[in-house]
Amino acid sequence: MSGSSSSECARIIRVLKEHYGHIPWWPGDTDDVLIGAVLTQQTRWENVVRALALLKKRSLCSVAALYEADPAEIENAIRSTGFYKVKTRRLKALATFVMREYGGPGPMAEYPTELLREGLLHVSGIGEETADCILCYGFHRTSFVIDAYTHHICGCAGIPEQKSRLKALFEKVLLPDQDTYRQAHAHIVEYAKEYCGKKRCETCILMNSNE
DNA sequence: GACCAGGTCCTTG
DNA sequence: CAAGGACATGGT
Repeated sequence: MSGSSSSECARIIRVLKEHYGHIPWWPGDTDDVLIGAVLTQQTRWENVVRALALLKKRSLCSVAALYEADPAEIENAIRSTGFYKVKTRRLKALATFVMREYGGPGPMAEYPTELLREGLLHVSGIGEETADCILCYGFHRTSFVIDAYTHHICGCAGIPEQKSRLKALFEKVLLPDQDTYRQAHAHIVEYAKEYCGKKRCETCILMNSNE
């Protein structure tokens, strides 16, 4: 049953991959991901989709457009994601960073992962998870995303580590392959949504009943 | 009506 | 440094 923490991480990834196979996760171009990563903070994805559609309809769904846009316009378009004032401020901060520092998402893609990560973390409203989502899904880097679900599931699986430590653990056992990283996180979220309620969590049982 | 969602920041102890 | 509150709309 209990192996090292890293082998447990590897096991979780393997079991979930076998169970779910390949699933579509976070489609869209770099601009979509940069914006969606902020909008999805503490928010259901379905509500983010609505906001993205509205932004698109109003030609605001790009970093360059948000950089220029009137905050009130942004607020109005993203209301469905909740926290709309805070998120508007965060989108503005992110857009400002990307445009002033790199001249846009395109040029930004030429820079190394660590440099980008450090820069993103200095933007107000961009924390570890959002930064890693942007790097993994927006810039196709092998930067693993640790969210509340991952943290929770690892706890159930007997790996009661801090999020920052979990990131290192997973990155140690994952194949250094873009698609592996995207899928691994996707599988964990799908699994958690299916089996972990806040009050009722079946994860512990499933995680420990082998296979 | 209560409770929660693919977090992050700010304030307290 | 850990814990608690604020931010807000939409679905169960």
